[in-house]
Amino acid sequence: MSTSKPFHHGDLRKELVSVAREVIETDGIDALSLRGVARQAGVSTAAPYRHFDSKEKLLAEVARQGFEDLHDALDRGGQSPDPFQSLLDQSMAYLGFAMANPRLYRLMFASHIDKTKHPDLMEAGERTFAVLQARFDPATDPHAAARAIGCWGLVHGLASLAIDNQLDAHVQTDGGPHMRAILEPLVRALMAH
Amino acid sequence: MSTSKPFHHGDLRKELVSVAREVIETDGIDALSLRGVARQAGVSTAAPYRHFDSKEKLLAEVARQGFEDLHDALDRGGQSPDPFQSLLDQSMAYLGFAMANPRLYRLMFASHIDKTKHPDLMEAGERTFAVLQARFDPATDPHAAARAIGCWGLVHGLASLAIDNQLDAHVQTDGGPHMRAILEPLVRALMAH
DNA sequence: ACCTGAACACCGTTCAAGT
DNA sequence: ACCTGAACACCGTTCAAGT
Repeated sequence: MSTSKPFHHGDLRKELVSVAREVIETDGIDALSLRGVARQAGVSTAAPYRHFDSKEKLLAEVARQGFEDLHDALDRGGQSPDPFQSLLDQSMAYLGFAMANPRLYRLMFASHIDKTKHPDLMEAGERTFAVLQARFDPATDPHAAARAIGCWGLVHGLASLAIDNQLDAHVQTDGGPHMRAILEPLVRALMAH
Repeated sequence: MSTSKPFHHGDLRKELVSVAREVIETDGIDALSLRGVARQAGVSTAAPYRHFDSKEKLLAEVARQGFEDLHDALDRGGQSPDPFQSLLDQSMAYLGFAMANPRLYRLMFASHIDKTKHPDLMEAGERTFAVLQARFDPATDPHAAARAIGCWGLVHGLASLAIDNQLDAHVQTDGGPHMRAILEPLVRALMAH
């Protein structure tokens, strides 16, 4: 009883982020309360405020980590020597991450968080986009910027629709061949000329 | 004092929806409380429950009306005789609606609402998608379904990114020529063969 | 049939006080 | 330096009671 509790060995901040991420992926963001997170971490209601200015700051940190994970997934997904195949694989990796972490992905693009108020989060998002951006070379392609944005919009849109079960009636959303068939002609167009 | 209040002539339901939509577009969805809506409508805290089972039901009705408006915007946007031009115009109309009603558009695709629990909302969403779907004829094109979904994903993704100010650093998001330049090659690919 | 008042079980956030 | 206890001003939802 007199010994300190086993978790958060002086690292309550880390513990809060970890609990929050778990709650989000399990029960959804609307089910997450800062008080509940504190409860699960075994601390008082006010304790989180020693580490985060607000609930939003905690959510922003969870989202930031999400972008880092997505960034890694994209890196791993684009290794084919064939540029077209590589971008297609990378797009599928993007969709795979979103579908494997639907509520985290939603949070990363959620309205709850004003990105301009969280520079770390914004930077993580930019770094992730940069992976797609690197696929298009402005030196040899005058439309490189437009293509990169088109690519991001496409995969983000399909990911969002799939996550929200908006496609259930129209397509097999388990990341299987149907999704690839949807992407193929569009990714090809992005690589044309 | 003995005469009834001027608004909601027995139509509190309509008044609640109208107030809710206003609050959402003005202050954002996180700022909307059912108690606040009741207050603005001049009724008691419990009154909305005579017309909606829950806050979520009210939000679902606002979202449903949003889909009807988007549906109309798409209808008006696709009148050109040239099929390619028509689909491009329609895509721009989609983006225009989202950017003119950002918080409403977010609500329409928000995680706050489980669409499977609100058949009216789901149906309105399907009817809107059907406008895009009608652009592709399964009788003459074996990939009609895939193209329609690709098109929806593309415009939805670009709309979402634009709304969340994710594109500010990379593109002019006022619906001007830049957005059109992004869409053009992809819409062309959707119409190919 | 439609609305109110009061209550219940929650929130996010603050702040003096403890160690 | 880090955490607690108690408080403030809110929530969504329910339910007996009023007209």
